[in-house]
Amino acid sequence: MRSDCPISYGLDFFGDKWTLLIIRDLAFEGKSFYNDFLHSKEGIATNILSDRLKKLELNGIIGSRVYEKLRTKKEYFLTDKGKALIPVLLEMIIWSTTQQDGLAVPADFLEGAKNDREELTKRVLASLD
Amino acid sequence: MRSDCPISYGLDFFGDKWTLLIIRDLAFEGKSFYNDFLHSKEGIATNILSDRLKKLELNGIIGSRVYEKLRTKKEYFLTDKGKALIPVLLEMIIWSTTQQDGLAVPADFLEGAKNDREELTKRVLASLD
DNA sequence: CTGTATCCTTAGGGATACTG
DNA sequence: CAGTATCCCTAAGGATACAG
Repeated sequence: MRSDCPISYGLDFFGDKWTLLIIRDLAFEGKSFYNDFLHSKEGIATNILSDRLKKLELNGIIGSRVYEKLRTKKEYFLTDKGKALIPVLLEMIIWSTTQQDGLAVPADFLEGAKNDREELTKRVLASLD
Repeated sequence: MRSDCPISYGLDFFGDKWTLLIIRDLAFEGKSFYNDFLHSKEGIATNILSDRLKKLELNGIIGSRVYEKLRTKKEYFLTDKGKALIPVLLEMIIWSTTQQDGLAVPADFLEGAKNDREELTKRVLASLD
């Protein structure tokens, strides 16, 4: 921890180019498995993915369990601490799509509620159950 | 640009440990000058600060002008594109202070409106004029 | 498939000196 | 004071091979 500033505190967790993409996959893309994250379009490397999953779990932002339908696989999921990041991601999406044309909105449920942040968060959370 | 994902797009700008701290200084701390940023408590190095200021200006997130009262100094300010990042920063602050005790809230006007995001953004913007 | 490990290259960044 | 430049080291990350 570099300082007691909340921005700095957040950056200590996800101030890099990859961590939030994993959270995005979990929150918006319905992804739960190592292989899903690995094949996201940005092309994360295996060592980075491995490292970030470990750090995220260590920091209590994600959790993991054995996937019952296929017990060689592990299933990752957002903890409450991780779910609490959804509003941050939503604001990033809003900022980017406002600043730059041609970006893909991650999921359809974002349409039609662009200015209602609370409603957006609620919908994303509901989609996780 | 790694992909057309808005999250990834945002991370291309500020997916590092320092960029958003400069934005924070501009948005919440009333700082405008090189030396102010340099002496923020996280201790940014001169080469990094120089590099980030350049990139931020190149990307249209901040602007700069000669400081009229002392014409050897340059004054930095948030552009509209930069001001549009304030909701992102606010959500980061909310997330961090919710997850971790003992963090310092950057400015007093955040108190008393913790759950009214729109009001918070308005207050921060008003403080910039 | 789910990772780890290794090799190697580049980028990030600290320390410090230096210039206008 | 506002930066640039340099030196040097560490961290990040891509490619690939390998293990359970």
